[in-house]
Amino acid sequence: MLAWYDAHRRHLPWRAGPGERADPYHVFLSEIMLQQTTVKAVIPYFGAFLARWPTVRHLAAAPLEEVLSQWAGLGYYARARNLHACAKAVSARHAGRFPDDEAALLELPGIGPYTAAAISAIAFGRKASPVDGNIERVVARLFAVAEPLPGAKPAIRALAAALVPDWRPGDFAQAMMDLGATICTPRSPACGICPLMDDCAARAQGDPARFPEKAAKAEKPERAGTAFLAVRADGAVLLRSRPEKGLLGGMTEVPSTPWEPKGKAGDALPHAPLAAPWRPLPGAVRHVFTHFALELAVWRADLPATAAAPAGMRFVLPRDFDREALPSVMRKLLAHGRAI
DNA sequence: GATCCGTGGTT
DNA sequence: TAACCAAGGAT
Repeated sequence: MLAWYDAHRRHLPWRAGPGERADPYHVFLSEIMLQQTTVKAVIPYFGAFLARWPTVRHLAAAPLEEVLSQWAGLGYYARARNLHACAKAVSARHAGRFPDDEAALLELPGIGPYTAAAISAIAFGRKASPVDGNIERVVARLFAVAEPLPGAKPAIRALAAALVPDWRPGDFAQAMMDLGATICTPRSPACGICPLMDDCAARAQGDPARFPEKAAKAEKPERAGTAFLAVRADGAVLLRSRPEKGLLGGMTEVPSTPWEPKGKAGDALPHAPLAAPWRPLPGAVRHVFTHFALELAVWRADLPATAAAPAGMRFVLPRDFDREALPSVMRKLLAHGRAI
């Protein structure tokens, strides 16, 4: 496994060269960003964060709003809040140095079992067994685990932990993840060039892609709402901040009705942020979240440049949008209303 | 244990 | 194209 890794090592911005040990802050930052997120999406964000905040102390000293706006577009925004909280905790409780053992890492916000094990192994060379979706799949195939996920998780974790070598545990973890990302892929795995082909029970059975088995999942409900796009004569758009917790917590939004299950929505106008000649725009904005799909109708009103923002809201010029924590659904909405 | 939390790419 | 998926964590 390690020989294969050394021969096929991928260069990633947060990965140390052969024989070198990665910077714990770099490992931390990349591991948080990589949670449920592809390498391709993370790379530009990782570079931007590191350029803006070169050390964990710089990140800890940054205002939360700046961290959120820098994170905008990457998704799962609670990660950005926890990233910032974690940087502050490391600076305050650990003198700006990440702890090297899993138990201490687990105490930090945003760091769960996977990330604690990953940082411990990759940044500090400690024997730990991070199990992500890749390793879960590789191990399920290697041992042809018949039990479906998520019930099989404990068994898979135990099997994975038993494989970890005393020597280079961090490289072993990265090797298993690379294997899952490039060879032992979810569909049509390239078993013919796999370094584990001779040991793989799933391959021996003839249908490796069948693993891991998964329980049936519930279908995605539909929600709908109406967004109110108030545009001033100078181009400024009426925006507000969402509540700190929950969906898109703390992010910037265009005022709208509540997002109700489709068919249960009442009149939209009573939810308008201000009195204005609202007119519906043609079409709608559709956006799919993890656990529901959203369809937003858009009503627009054009206001004089002197219009004042209601309490708790603000008019923002398009050239200042980059300083706002605008999630993708809101950028989509602004584009639909020709406000960008 | 189940649910909530984004987004973009692939098939 | 609709479904699936990606280096998970918090509650």
